[in-house]
Amino acid sequence: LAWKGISDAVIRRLPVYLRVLEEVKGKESCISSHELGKRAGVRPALVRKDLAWFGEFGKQGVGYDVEFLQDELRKILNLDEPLHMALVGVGSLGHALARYNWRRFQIDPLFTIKLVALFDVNPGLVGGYVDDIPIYSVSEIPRIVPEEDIRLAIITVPADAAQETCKALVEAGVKAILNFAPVTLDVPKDVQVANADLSLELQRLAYYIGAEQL
Amino acid sequence: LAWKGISDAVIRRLPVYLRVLEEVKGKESCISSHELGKRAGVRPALVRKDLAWFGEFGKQGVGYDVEFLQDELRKILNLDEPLHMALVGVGSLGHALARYNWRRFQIDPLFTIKLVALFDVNPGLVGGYVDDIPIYSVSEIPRIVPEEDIRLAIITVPADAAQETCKALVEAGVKAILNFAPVTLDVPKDVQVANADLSLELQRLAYYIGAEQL
DNA sequence: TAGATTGTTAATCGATTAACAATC
DNA sequence: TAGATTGTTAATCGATTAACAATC
Repeated sequence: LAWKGISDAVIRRLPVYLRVLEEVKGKESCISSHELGKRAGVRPALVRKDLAWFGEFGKQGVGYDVEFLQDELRKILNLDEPLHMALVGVGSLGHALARYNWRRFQIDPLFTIKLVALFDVNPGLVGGYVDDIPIYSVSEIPRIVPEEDIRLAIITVPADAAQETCKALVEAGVKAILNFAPVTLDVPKDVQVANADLSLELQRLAYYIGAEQL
Repeated sequence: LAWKGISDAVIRRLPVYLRVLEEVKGKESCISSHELGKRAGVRPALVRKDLAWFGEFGKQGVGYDVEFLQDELRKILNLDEPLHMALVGVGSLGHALARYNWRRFQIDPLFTIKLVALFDVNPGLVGGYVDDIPIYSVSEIPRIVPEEDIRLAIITVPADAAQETCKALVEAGVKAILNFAPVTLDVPKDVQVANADLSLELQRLAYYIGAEQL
């Protein structure tokens, strides 16, 4: 499903709400915007405004039904059915992330993002597996991505290979990319990139180690 | 050094400017806010406004001296001298990040964030090394952190150990934390946390794979 | 019913953009 | 000097917060 024109600031908070609902489920059947906000680190008014973009999920005087809201949020985020993902670049970081995500998918029944294919240029790796997941040659991207209905990808290749990797993925049909390479990727407007740039984050944090407190 | 009350939105852009300056250095000795902005993905007026918070670094009619601006930004971000970092949790992700950061420090002379200590609970790992970096027991945090003047830390422990790890680090003197555990850490106001929460990012991206284009 | 909490509107706050005088 | 570009002020834009009528 598709909701247009909703700010990314709103979208970023939805997975946090989802996490809170998962914690609360079983303990409480209903939750108020006050309680949900407190646990998510968001003001109650903002919780209500965020949810109101997508529909009327609450009951006045009562709050939100935990399981119902969880279902609705999962639908909104396309997490109500399995979503296939690829990872390109099986170096030490890629290898670690592959195991991390695979475990998560195995353990948590609500985590529907399934890593189904790994890609690398190294012929020594191609044909092998990480846990259950096969490693293909990057030249196989145009074939495997449509075949496996892969919509989401993680890039963990070196900086100088990131843009071409990105291009191949997008041409094969990938719609969203989590990029660990320290490069700003150039993508069409209908493709979403999230940058997980370790060194930018560390450099930002460095600013605060000197601050004498605001 | 410390500048108070400057928005985090501004601080986040400074490392991006720093990266652009590094790319341009050698090719050009001067850069305009227009060119710097174009490469950083930011409007020129915003580049000028961001820099103006910290001083007058440019020359009218000319632009900014690349090397001078780079030096100034590095001073502002506390990246003008080595900054010691620790990593807690030497699982597969921690191991990969340790290698990643260590390599970066070795290769790039301007990358001053040095990983000097690893910590884990596993007695089988304690006493060992990843590349050059020693692995200590987490019980050693109170001794090693002050001894090595560690100000910055990466947390890659399981979710249920993250808060206590965080507490130990903060009590030992750590001022900024990059947290990979899927937990909201509770810290004093003078400690800065950056969350690198893989599953929240993937869940956010999932929203966009369904969108029909805005 | 009385108390609680929603969804929504209006007010506030903060960040970005546009415009321009100052000046290299 | 003439052209270019800064630093800064005012205008705009967008996101958050406060308030409250509607209603469970």
